[in-house]
Amino acid sequence: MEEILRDFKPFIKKKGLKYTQEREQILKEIVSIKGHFDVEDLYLRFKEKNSKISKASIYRTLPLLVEGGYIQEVYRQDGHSHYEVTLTKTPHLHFICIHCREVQEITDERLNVLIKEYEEEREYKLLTYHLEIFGLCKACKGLKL
Amino acid sequence: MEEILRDFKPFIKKKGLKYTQEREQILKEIVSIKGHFDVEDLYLRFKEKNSKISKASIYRTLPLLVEGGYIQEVYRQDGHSHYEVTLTKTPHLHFICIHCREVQEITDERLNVLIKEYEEEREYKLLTYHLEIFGLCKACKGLKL
DNA sequence: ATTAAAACTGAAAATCAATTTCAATTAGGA
DNA sequence: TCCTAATTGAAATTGATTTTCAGTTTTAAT
Repeated sequence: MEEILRDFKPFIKKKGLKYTQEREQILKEIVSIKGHFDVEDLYLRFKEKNSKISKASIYRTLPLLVEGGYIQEVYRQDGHSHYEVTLTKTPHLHFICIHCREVQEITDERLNVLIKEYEEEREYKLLTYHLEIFGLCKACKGLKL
Repeated sequence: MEEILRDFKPFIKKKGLKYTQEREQILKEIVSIKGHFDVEDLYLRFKEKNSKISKASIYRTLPLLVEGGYIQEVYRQDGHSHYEVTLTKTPHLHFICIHCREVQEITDERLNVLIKEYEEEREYKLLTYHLEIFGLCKACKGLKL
């Protein structure tokens, strides 16, 4: 946590932006979340603690955090984006059941190796990536849709 | 093309839906598109040939085609989804430059192998998947953002 | 071939995530 | 401290997608 905030201020300054309380609060709150979250989740958390951070600020800050590599947009469900903290360098794959909407995470270092390879081959600057697998989970597979 | 349509009717019927002209036309048109498309692209194609298929029908049909494995939602850009025909079993990875918005395709059989492995391990029924890699392309990497 | 019920369609209205506007506030260098 | 540009919250706007609904079409059963 401390290390993340220590890194965040220079990141913001280097971009010529201002280090505001709102930006810091948003990052702090996000780091304290285990698992996935969306804009509504974040907004409600602030509301509960009587912090009046607006959705506009959240929407404005999330892309910054993605760009800085602090969070990733991991999948899109019910018409909006879901994020998670980039804790490890291990990539997350998300298997999404189109019937029961369950989201399962799969982690596999081999994918990470592939992505790194693509990055070097094509001389990209990788910011983030996500792999979504859609289908029917074990439980829903037998049902007729 | 013929084979796809031959397969589509039973697919629709098995779901207890009706095989309508609109659904057939939409699938036919999509199969004739090389590369990516979005709802607007499709709509304009119908408009040009004086077919009065509505956007509502397109929006209603695309999820069916995804479910049937005929098309895939491959990435999301400018706030809306982009699709492509599932021609081969070779997965498409999309590298999206967040600066110039260029989309490059990478194909790699090794990823396909990984996905199949996950499917068998967890007893999923795979419908579709997509891997999006966000970052800066070779050309934009040097620019200060 | 008729018929009837249910599904489907186009057009318009509604929804809803995300972005933009704008006046007031705040950060941070001089 | 002062000044200016960046940022904020709230509200308005945008734009993709979904829903509504009255009229139309499909399809199974007569």
